[in-house]
Amino acid sequence: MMFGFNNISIDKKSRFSFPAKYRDAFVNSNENQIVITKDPQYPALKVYLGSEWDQISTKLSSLQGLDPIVRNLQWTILGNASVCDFEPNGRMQVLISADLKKYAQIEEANRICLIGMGNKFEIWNQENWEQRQTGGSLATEILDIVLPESIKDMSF
Amino acid sequence: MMFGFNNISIDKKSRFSFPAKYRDAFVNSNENQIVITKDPQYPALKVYLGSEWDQISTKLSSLQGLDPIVRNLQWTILGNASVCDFEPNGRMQVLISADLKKYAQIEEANRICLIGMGNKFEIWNQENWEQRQTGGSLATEILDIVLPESIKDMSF
DNA sequence: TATAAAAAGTGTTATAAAGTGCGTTAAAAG
DNA sequence: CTTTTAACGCACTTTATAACACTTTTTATA
Repeated sequence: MMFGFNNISIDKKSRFSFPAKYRDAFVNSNENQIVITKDPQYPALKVYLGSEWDQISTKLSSLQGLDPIVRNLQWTILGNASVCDFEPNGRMQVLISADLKKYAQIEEANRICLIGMGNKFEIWNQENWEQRQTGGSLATEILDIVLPESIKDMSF
Repeated sequence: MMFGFNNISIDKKSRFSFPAKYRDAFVNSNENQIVITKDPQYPALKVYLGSEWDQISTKLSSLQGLDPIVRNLQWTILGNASVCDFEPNGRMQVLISADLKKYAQIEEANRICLIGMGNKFEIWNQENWEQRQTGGSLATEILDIVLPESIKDMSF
């Protein structure tokens, strides 16, 4: 399990490295892929381990896509996922695409916030993260999603 | 499985190439055909691997065609399918017909959005895709489909 | 119906941009 | 002070795309 807040750098080619403290967790679970995608509710990114992603994506893509809410989630989460090869014993570097950087409002930034949430991470723009923490609301926030039965038991 | 957003070019002859990151997936599943057809709900195209298409088309064409919704789906999906030879080890190039380009509103465009949704792709006009992502509604959207039992368990 | 012209489709190459790998330096931790 | 980690810079590799040439098919016209 991986927890905690990290303020880390992104290089000119849009790569970041996971902090060394998470190495054991990655090595132990033998992960060789990392998946980054959009957070469906906030201008932030979700970072999944390959094994977690397999479960989530399989479940989500099997749902009835003719339902507009389901299809929107499929678009957001599946349609924006970026799968990266990952070496737990190497530099643990990951590339963030221009598109995802834009969504998380970290286009210009050379630093990001990487938040360990147990089985996944989130990536935030520093200012947005601080506003979240102090209770401020974000302009792009989506408040009124009505979930269909099929996804009520899923957690992303 | 193939995921993620790609903004790619179409050349003057209406061809596009799949991004190289998907090559392994195509090679591994030994695909030598790609099928492009209309999306039944939006001004977009669906792109299936040959093997996926065989399943979907077989299932869909076996359904009772007297139901108007089923018949409409058959017309849209089966009746507009374009089968292309495909070389996973080559350039992974695919031609889009003038008719399908028109449907997806990419007649004039020299760029398209190619969205990996796991076992299939979608092709969108950039503006339409952005409107979708930001929650805007498209004029051609169909909101009130009541699905017959026979297709409730299918996902296209 | 034959032929020419045009259009559509296929394939190759060159070049710029994007992505990857790795060594070095700087900073932090023990 | 030593060791580990993070950040930066540079060189190399791969990928995307535009330009071009050639082939096949379709259309128009004599």
